Amino acid sequence: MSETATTRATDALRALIFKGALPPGSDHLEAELADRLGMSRTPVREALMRLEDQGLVTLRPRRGARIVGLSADDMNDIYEVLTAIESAAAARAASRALDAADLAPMRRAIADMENALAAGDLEAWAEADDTFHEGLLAASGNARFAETAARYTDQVRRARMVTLRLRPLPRRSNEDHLAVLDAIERGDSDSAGLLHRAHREQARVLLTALLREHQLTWV
Amino acid sequence: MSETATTRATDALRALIFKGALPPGSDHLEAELADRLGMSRTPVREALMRLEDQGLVTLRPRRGARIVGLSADDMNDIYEVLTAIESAAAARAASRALDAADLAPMRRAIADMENALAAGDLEAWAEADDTFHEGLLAASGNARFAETAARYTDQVRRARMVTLRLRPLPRRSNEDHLAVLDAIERGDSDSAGLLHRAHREQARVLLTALLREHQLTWV
DNA sequence: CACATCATTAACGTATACGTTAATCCATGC
DNA sequence: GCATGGATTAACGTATACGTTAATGATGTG
Repeated sequence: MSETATTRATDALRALIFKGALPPGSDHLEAELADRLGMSRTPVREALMRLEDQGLVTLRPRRGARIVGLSADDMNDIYEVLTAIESAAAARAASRALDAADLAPMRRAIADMENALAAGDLEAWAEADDTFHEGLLAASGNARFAETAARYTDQVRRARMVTLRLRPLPRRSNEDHLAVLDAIERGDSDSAGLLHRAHREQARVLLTALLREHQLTWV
Repeated sequence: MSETATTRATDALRALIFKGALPPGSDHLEAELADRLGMSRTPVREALMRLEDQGLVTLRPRRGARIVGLSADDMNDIYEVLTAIESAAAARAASRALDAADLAPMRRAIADMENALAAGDLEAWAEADDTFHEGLLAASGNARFAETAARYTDQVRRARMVTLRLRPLPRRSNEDHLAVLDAIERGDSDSAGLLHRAHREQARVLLTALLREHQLTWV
């Protein structure tokens, strides 16, 4: 496909950011990054603009691209948006008369979370959790929900690198997921929306408290 | 401030798109636009990338930048996202114990809409309507709500160029606005959210029907 | 006449060049 | 000692150059 230097730069920089190799709050000059990625400034510049639009960096002329950090307050705001989007998606999914086959990915994700929890594999749990939420957004049938949520799940994923091991085991979480899925399957739009909202709000309270406790002013 | 060619290009292209000078569905080469704006390809390219992230164009290598069009289905999806964001914003605003002074911009916008309606000035009404919705998002205290909504209000505004004169006079609309504002002022979070949701859903049904009737496959 | 193959070309992606300007440093004056 | 102003410099914004490649049309073949 179109394996342009700009896409390679975007992917590489995203990976570096998520790995923590470019830590939140750090500054990076275009030329420096270009060197590091073995290309000229042009594609790096374009990649940085895209990343700025994705909310991962802020461009500060002559001071470099700053990797954005996340305060507990930021995370709170982000969760609120995500909650609004996803619970609307859940309600809409419920109104679409989906059958078991359509919801299979979500059901499988729930099973994967169970297994991961039993095995004590937090990374696997997190991945399955992502899959569930992606499935929910897809089930809504409105691609713009997924598009909009993506920007914020990026940030949540970044924060989770830190919080995953600090938080209590997500036992209760899967009951929520099941309840949401059942509401969707039986076409109960209001319940699906409300249940999912409650689910996300719990996560919001839990995680922002965690970030605050540990003084994690950024991830 | 920083009046760079890229920002000038972005603003100019946005203006051309909203004016209809670059009609939905039309294709435009980088070099052509650069000529038209009296600059080199570089800043135009950067502007186009930003506009792509804003959902106003899609970049198709060697075929130019295509101005995105809006079908009735697109508008439906867009309204759903907007509804989710704004009603969450309304609910949050209600929970913040804002006083009359904080809500003054919204109240003024409502008055402006009344006056505009009485004067039969639809453009003024639309502008005041925007102001109300912006005020609502600002009142939420979560800047990310406004940020997220902006992308979609752009599209609604584009569609409105066409629908404004086709739709019935927005008489009922202002009652909704007042009810939402009152719910926010008395701190009734649930009502604020539900009322605003109902308000936006009415608009969604009305406008998508309008677009469908008139076979406006794009704006 | 349909279709495949090849040549042409023009739009793009990327590198590079260069002028502008904001940040930094140092000298000077208060 | 601190502030002010000017010189220095380096990062950026923009223009331009250039190789690559997809789209287009021509040519040949079944």
